[in-house]
Amino acid sequence: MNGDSPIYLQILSYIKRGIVAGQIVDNDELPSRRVLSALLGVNPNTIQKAYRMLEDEELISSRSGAISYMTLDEVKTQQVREELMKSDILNVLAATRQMGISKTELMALIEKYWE
Amino acid sequence: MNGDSPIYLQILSYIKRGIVAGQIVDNDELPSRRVLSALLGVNPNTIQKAYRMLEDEELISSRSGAISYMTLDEVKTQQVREELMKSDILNVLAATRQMGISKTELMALIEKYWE
Amino acid sequence: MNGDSPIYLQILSYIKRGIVAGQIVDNDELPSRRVLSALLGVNPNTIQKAYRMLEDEELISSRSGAISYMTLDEVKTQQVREELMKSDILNVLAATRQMGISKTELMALIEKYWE
Amino acid sequence: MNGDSPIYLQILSYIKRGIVAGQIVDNDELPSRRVLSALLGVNPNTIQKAYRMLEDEELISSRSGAISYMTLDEVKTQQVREELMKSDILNVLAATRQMGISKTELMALIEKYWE
DNA sequence: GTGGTCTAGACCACC
DNA sequence: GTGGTCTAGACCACG
Repeated sequence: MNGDSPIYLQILSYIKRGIVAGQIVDNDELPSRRVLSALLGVNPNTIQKAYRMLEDEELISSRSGAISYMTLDEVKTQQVREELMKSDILNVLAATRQMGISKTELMALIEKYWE
Repeated sequence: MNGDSPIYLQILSYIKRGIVAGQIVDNDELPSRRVLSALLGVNPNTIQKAYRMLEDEELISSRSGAISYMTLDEVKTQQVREELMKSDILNVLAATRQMGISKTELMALIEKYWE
Repeated sequence: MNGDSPIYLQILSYIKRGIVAGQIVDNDELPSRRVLSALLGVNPNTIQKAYRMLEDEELISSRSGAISYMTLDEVKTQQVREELMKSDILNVLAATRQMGISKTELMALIEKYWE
Repeated sequence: MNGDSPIYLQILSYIKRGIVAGQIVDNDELPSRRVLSALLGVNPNTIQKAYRMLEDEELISSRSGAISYMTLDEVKTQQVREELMKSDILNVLAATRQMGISKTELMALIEKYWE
């Protein structure tokens, strides 16, 4: 785990993208803090912070002593999808347009790097 | 100025994108710390940190007094362009592909949000 | 069971106060972990931790099976009594005196809240 | 700093008692996180947590980069006084009564330890 | 210098 | 084993 944005936000995004991709579905168990923290090489508390925010968005449900589960439905999933895509697209658009890159060139770059 | 990444990194990117866009060219004066700070509503110390990193990459040079100048050439500019574009494109590709979005859908989204 | 200090310490105090009060005497059986846990609404592990500390202070002894017995005598009981009372009194004295409350006012407050 | 209750709660109490005692008054500057943390030998974050709670109770006011000030008035001060005294008295009463100590003996103990 | 936030590790209570 | 909380240290942005 690295990058400019806080680790817990990266984890948050990663899980949300998994939801959108359909890799994570309703009632799935989440890996425990310890397991995921060992996997990613970060502190369990950092995982906990990400999980906590997912819980605040009611995408997961946690109880002390018990494992955490996804609590998804169609509506929530679609909301997450919209949120992520819009933010991704706007990011790349802002960046490339400030650099004076045309829509055509951007399309070409996507073609180039896609595979 | 806001967003997830540290402000001084955002400023760094902002200037680099200006270079790529050709808005900033060799020998241009940079706005003084004080002026840019007022412009962006950011603390001068934060501007200072960004300028310091540009200096470390030899993109600017502080001559006499407090004024800094761009020290660009073809090679550096091209390097920056490659660096930024590749990173932007790869970011959005990684994100959308993890979400299971097709190249076609991505193109459509860019069309939608371009204007 | 709640409050600022860890639950197992609260249980420890609770039992010690029972000893001082004479409600608990030498050779008394302690309720089993399971029973006390149900009584207090606390996890058996937490009870276990408190019992373990009583054992370390040699106030109880675990004989055959899961049942523990008090191993008290005059000296131990008196020690516990001194320890608890002194600590309680000093606590309230330190608190009220830092607040600038006079001995007289403190006495009045005790009268007020006693029943 | 030691004791069973969390350090940040101890600091919270300590400051509140200072308010009640009149040692801390409206508009007083608080020691900075670093200063107080060095003084008490705890982490600056622990101080911050206590300060944060005081801010939530609107007893102090903090702004990034600037020193923190007390924002007290008669009403708040009196509320804090009531809150602290009641809790102190009830604590000692619960403890001594569970031990079977009479009101008279409690009074005597207070006399004994007062000086 | 100040306060705010992120990351990290240890401990508590529950299952 | 699980999640929850407290303490700690480093870094960021501000004055």
